[in-house]
Amino acid sequence: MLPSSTVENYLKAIYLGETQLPDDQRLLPMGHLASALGVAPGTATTMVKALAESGLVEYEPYNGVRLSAAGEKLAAMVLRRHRLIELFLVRVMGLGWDEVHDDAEQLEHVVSERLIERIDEMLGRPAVDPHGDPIPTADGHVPRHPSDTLLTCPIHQRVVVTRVTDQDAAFLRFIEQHHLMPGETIEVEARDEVADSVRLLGRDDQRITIGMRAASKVRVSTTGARSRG
Amino acid sequence: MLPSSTVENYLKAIYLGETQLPDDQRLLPMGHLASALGVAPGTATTMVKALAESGLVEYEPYNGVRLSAAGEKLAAMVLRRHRLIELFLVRVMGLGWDEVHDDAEQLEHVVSERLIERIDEMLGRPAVDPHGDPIPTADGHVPRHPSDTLLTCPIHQRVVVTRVTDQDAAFLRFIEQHHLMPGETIEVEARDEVADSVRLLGRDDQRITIGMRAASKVRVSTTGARSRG
DNA sequence: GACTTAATTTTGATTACACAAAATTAAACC
DNA sequence: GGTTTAATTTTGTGTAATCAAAATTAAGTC
Repeated sequence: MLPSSTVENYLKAIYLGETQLPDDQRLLPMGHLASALGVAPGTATTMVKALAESGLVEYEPYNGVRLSAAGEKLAAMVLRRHRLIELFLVRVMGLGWDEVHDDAEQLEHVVSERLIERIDEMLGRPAVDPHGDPIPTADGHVPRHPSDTLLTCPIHQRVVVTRVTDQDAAFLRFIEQHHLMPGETIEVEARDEVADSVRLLGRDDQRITIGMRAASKVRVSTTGARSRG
Repeated sequence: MLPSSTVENYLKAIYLGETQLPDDQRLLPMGHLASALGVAPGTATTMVKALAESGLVEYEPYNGVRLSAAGEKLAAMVLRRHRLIELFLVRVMGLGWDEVHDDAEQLEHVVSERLIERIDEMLGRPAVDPHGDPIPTADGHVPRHPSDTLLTCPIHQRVVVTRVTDQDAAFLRFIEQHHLMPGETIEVEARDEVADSVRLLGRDDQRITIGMRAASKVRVSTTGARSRG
């Protein structure tokens, strides 16, 4: 039986929840899952037990849930569809990167394999979506390269933005407006723990200070950044 | 409250069912509706009563159902989305006209108003889909021009195919292969009631004989057809 | 007008998903 | 170790959509 939209959403949420958990002890608490999905805790419990029955997750009562191999494969396919669709909507349909998430959220559950293949081909088998999130391949492999955030990267050194890990439209517009989108070269000038802030030197030597919570959502790479001319 | 996919499918089925009913006494029997949707008769009854509650249809027990003004508007919007998507998949995504129906059937329930508007614009506000079916406008108006079929059009006279009213992939491929797609100019050479057949003269003077049931699915226009050179 | 037939409606269950609120468990504290 | 607290699970309900099968209605026949 093919998975319902609801099942796909649970698997996706578990996958995404796991990834932002401290490494390799990835067991997602039910509360996290429930609030990520916007459902009552009891609902998540019931559903997860059903998913465990179907072999898509491993469930440890009172501890949490993790994806099985089968569940991870399925989650990767949902994410693949989601991210290909987002990129398609931006590149081909000309929508803004801040306004494609909700459409993709719906479309990911109904596009056929044929159509997704067509989109993938049309986009030239892209590796990342407009936010820099990696696009799983058709065989379920997700390219993983560990990266810094603006909180962890070296200071006084040019870095390239690789990924913006927040789908909030207002935040994305802010990022776009200040030239912090994937591909941009920037530099961390200073971090102030007490002020909870990070000062950045961006394009055209524009300076901007953002909060640490925001900074943690911008991932960067130290390689490939040209030193300043 | 916005209508579920199921509700949209019921309204669409009622709309389509009504149109192929003898004019103006359009009251769709429950049995027709149930089999069009592939559900048990009782299911259709229950659902239609609920639709009547919401004011989307008028329901006459034991007689049938028809759309209310509100229901017709909604059905037109579903059809608009469906047909724009079909045309988009053919023109932009390069899929065959015989393989887009199922995708459109799913996508029609989830595409946002914004995305549909984008598609409509991108296609140049088209009037018909790949099968020649009229695309309702954004305000709910459905352009209706009465037309003949290959069963009713004048004989020995050039006509232009305007519409193919069957979504079956095999049938569509047959139509394509024999150059009977919308836009083609053809001519009815003979009809034989007893043999249940219609003989056509097509492109390059190719002759082909098809059954009356198939002929009834090909709609044509007598205007705009050039006389033979 | 009674009888048969075909279509339709009603009835009783089922599945998937959700919530609220009560009950339980695990962890944390003194 | 007993007690509070927070997270989790259970329990009882509700809604949307479906089916199968029984009951009913409308229509046609003799």
